[in-house]
Amino acid sequence: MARERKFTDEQLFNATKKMIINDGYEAFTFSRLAAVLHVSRGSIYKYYENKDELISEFLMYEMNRFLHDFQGLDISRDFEEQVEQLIDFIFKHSNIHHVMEIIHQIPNNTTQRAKRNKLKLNEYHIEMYQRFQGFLDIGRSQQKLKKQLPDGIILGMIFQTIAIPNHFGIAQEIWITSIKEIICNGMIEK
Amino acid sequence: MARERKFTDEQLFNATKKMIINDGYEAFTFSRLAAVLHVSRGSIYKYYENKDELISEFLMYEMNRFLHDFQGLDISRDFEEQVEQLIDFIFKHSNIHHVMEIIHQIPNNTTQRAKRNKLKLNEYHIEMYQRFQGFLDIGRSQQKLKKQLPDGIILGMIFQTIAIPNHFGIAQEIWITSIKEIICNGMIEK
DNA sequence: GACTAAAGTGACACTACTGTCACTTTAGTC
DNA sequence: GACTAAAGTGACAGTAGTGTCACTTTAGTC
Repeated sequence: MARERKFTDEQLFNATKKMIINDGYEAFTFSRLAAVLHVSRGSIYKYYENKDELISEFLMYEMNRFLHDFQGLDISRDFEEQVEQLIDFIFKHSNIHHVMEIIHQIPNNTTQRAKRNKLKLNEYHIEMYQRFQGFLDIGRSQQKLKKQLPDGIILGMIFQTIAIPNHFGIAQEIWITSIKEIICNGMIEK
Repeated sequence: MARERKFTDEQLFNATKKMIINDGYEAFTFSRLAAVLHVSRGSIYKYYENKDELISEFLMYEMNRFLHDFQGLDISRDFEEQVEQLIDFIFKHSNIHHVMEIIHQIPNNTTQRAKRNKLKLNEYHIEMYQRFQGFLDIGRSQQKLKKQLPDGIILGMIFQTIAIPNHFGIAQEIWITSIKEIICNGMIEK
């Protein structure tokens, strides 16, 4: 009953992701996006009232994918194995960290839809932390984690590792193994 | 022989810093800066041809201060004490990390002066890494560091810790102590 | 008190983006 | 093949920034 679309949501979100990761939030414009998708600017406005709204929808899309993958993680094993698994998982989704920081760049004086998405994204963010929390609880119950270390720091530390810039081009495998080693047992020789 | 200036370099750099840290590189404009300094836009153009040039000068200023403070560090002691000292130092200068990332946002199609500053800043960045390297060398020579861990990862890890977001408002002292503990000895109970 | 030179101003032309809307195109319906 | 409704277009007005420059202001010099 209607004309065929020239671009899918997925194409739009992929183009958005590339643009934001390469050049940052501010460098993302409807003009540039339209050019990449080979359509006119006006057609994008058919679906999103403005940039904030589009980006908030993009973030929802990314977060949903992340949480869905997270469901698939096996959490029935030994704690050390789980740490392994968790860090591997985070590295596989290394961009999520970068992507989620964009939430804060969406201004508050924007459309209802964007505001609603912002709230929803904050809920998701908390949900994500709660899942990680569950993981920590297992470690605590197995007496595997140092008691004096607050959960927030352990979680923050694990999460932050994915953002360490690899200035010296160290091989992926050594990189991940080394980070696991430091987080679990530290850098000091015993 | 000339009229009195309405703003010092220091005032200008402080205003620049605030603006960039609060709202990011793109949100920084000559218009807003001029408003903060209570001068006209034109007067800033007397000193800087454009935004890239101004920001590159600002980064030089920050980096110089950082390296100067770094000189003051005592590197004659025991390795564990030095790690302590180093992490405290990094936390004291926690903004330098955020500030230095801005280098990459300065485009290449800009003025000679800005390009020269960009090169100089990259040299400084390497210099900074070399100083940290010296610190690692001591640890290596005292056999205190695990042999299999590449220097780049240890340095990256230490540096990255300052960017961990403190979502749960953990007290500064506990925060720093915990991070030292994880980096040195890990989170797993022995 | 005239002169100088740096400091500062504000109007001008230019650019790149935003959001809108009357219009055109097109796949499917009757 | 006329009709419909969603998809897409491109011209328009508006906004917020950039870089320039002839001009004004002012502290110090002679």
